[in-house]
Amino acid sequence: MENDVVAKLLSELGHSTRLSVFRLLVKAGPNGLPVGEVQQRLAIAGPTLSHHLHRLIGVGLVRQYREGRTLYCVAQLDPLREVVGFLDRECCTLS
Amino acid sequence: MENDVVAKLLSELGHSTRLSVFRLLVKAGPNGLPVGEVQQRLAIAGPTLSHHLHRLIGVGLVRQYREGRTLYCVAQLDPLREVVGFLDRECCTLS
DNA sequence: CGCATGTTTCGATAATTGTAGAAATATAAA
DNA sequence: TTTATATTTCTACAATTATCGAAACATGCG
Repeated sequence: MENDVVAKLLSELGHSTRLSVFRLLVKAGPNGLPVGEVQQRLAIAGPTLSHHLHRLIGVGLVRQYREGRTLYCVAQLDPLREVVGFLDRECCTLS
Repeated sequence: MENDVVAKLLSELGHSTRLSVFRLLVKAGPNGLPVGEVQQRLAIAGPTLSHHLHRLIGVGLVRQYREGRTLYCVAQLDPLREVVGFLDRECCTLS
């Protein structure tokens, strides 16, 4: 794993609103949640949520799918699993 | 663990220079490295490194001790271990 | 079509962050 | 005590980020 890639993912997840969004989506399971429901549950303004969602999407932590007018968001675990594994291996034991 | 505490640590580690510094210190082991050596190895300007070191210190990821004129930096693993454990438990399996 | 709902883009603003030169501080050595 | 070395603080500036109202876009319904 590239240092910069790891840093980038950590910085995207390292924002309290984005971390809350991601955790909510993890809890929501494989179907995810509509944007509007995330917005309501976390009490964030629409444009603000949209901004954060796109940053999470940008590093592959979230995917979206549409059903009618409703856009669902689903947490993607693989990128975070890789980073957590990396940190565990490289940063959790002093050499 | 508080959401905000986790987010804060992730954001501090989520910067490529700081991540490099931390990884270097992890590799350096329990004695750590002098600030000057970190600076040289990563080719960073003094004030810039000092800034980043203090941010790492601020979230408990680094500690320093002095020996004569030389200030050593040592990686502190516990906070990261906690966060990695948290992420592993809360964010690596869809409910 | 015209309207309602869900979400995004635009645009502006405030706040935070990263960077590094110059000057200051700390410690030790000559 | 002068000088050298190690590091930080001060300061300023550029860049990025977070926020959200208003307007626009997307989709489906009557």
